[in-house]
Amino acid sequence: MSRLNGPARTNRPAKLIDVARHAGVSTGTVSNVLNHPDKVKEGTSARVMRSIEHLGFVRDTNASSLANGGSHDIGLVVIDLANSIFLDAARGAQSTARAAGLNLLMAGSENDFGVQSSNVDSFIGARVAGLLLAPMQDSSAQIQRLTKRHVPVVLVNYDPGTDHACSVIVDNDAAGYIAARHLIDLGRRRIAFVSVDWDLQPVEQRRHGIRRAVAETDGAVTLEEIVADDLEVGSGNAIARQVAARDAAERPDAVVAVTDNLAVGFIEQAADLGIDVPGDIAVMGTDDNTSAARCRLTLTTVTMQGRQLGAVAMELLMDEIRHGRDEHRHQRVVLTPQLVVQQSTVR
Amino acid sequence: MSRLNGPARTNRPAKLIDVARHAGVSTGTVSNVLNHPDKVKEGTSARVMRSIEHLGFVRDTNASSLANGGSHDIGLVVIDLANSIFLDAARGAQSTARAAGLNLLMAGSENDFGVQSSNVDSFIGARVAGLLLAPMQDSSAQIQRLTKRHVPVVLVNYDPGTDHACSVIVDNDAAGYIAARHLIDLGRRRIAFVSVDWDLQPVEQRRHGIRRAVAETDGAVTLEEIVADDLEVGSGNAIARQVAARDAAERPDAVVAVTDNLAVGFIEQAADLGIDVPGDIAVMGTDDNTSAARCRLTLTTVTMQGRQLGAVAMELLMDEIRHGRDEHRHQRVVLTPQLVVQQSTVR
DNA sequence: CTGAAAGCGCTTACAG
DNA sequence: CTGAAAGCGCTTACAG
Repeated sequence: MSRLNGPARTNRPAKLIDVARHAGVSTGTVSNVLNHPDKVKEGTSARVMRSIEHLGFVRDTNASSLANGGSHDIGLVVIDLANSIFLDAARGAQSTARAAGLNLLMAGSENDFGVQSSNVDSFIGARVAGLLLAPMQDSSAQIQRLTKRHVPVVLVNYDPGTDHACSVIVDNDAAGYIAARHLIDLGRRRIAFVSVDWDLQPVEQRRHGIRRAVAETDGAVTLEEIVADDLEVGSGNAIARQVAARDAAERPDAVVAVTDNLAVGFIEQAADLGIDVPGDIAVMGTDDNTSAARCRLTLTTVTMQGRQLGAVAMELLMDEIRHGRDEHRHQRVVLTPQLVVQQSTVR
Repeated sequence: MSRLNGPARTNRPAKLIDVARHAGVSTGTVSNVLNHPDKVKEGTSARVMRSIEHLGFVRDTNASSLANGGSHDIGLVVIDLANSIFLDAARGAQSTARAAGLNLLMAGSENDFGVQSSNVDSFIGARVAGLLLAPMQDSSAQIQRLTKRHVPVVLVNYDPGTDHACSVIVDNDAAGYIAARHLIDLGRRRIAFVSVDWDLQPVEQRRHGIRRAVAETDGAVTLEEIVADDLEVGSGNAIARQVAARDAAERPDAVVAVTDNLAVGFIEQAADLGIDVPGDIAVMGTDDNTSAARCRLTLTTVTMQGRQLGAVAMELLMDEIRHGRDEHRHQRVVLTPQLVVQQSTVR
């Protein structure tokens, strides 16, 4: 079998021009069957597709993006995947994106603001069509870099406090309110709020909601604030030891921990020190972290609507991409959290 | 202030040539300070850096990858992020990659083999430097597509059964053995293995390990296999109802569920039906899924070394990328799982 | 409906 | 150490 003037069949991946030659058409036509199928006659199109298949051609998206000034990918930058709310949001965004035929690329930031920033830049470098950003702290510098470059961005689970970008958040104030209300309705009168004194938006807002619920009781219920070293199980243990060391009369009869992990830590240690949960102290978390540590009781908490968070954010982003920044109006969508009652507050 | 012949300062993102003009050098030099700093004199380099900073230049990685035939990114395709072993692996891979200065892009596959395949293709299209693939079933077609194109690939948590690629797996046979051994050591004599009859590698292997442990007892211990509809909590509930319906003497005194979610479902339902766990029946999972549903007891399980899985896989991949396919020898790394004893087997 | 040609923004030999 | 020029693999007007 002679191969007169075709290139020797090396192992080199097929390029678009190889497909064109194989199908006996020009590269423009191959590109058209890929990008504008309606511009190509059916027969030609079929022939080209067969060549693509035959040669195992996979288009170089770098060249493609370069040639038409931007990729069709969407980036998702998440501050940390360990917290299940972000993970759920990622999954919600993923399935919404795919349903719309978009490719979602995720980058985790290992809980490091600097890494987050570099992830944002790397997506800028890739000229993504849009970006979903799920931060834990003020990221306006990064948002500015994006908008300057006309990269649509939607904030996930963080209120940017400006109208320069869309955002989808859960009502953390309501989460706090719902939590405190639940304990008050159960007849608890001495609530302790366990959190940290870092400047984290969700913490501030949940605290505010809890205070609001307590204030409504006109002094019938007292609120104590306990500051933990961090948001993890170990700090929950420490707080439990601190509480157990007090006279029984000085102890709270309910604990709202700002994270489920803190709540779990409290419960495990309290049990070991002879405190009955929920008998002596009802305990709950407020972040519905399904990745939280294991616990001897199921934990009452407040759902954070993770999947919906991601799905709605992706929809807002797609709207902005489609309509362009001029016709698009930025929105701020607020989702309402829901109470989940479990064994740690109700026997 | 006159701007004689510079381009009007539009909102257009700065390109490399803008940086070059601003710094008064050629584009080649700018490229060199970015890619080969040693080739550029210190003063020039500093000047260029200042221009980059000043103009907010972010290099177009599409153009960059196109020009030098491949990106520096690494892709990670995970069949599903809901299972914490994959999530942990992703985090392990991420931090190892970053430590080495590599950018890791993740794509989730929503538990859909077709989506997985398209994720692999999209990373091929992006000309990534290498790929980490965490599948649940035979993916040799995808692996072949990758190796044909000289894209290094490392399998995560799946044994490809060939030596065409590196892989990192946990010893699932050992996981099964350890689980059964634990129950036998506790004095249990009638073990039930709850799993599915799908063709999933980890399931087969864990079953094999369990059988091995039981066989070693020379008939002192019996093994019953129970087939669930799927791997989730609801099926665990159903199995518990089925077991509870039997005469007490016909029930197993220990249950190994192939997933933690099945185990949790079993425990919750069994408790509601008056079966004491672990008194009447000791129950455990074997996949250390920290995202598993909440449970009234902490769950005995077998750790799957998720982070290490991802970290080791990334190291193998970097080795293959650095040394090229010729000097690189494919390896198969097997990690050993560990027993975690909790309340669901030991009171 | 199809083809030839210019151009996307970089990088890399190659000369100087 | 630096600059001018070719080329990476596509896409898109533009002519036919």
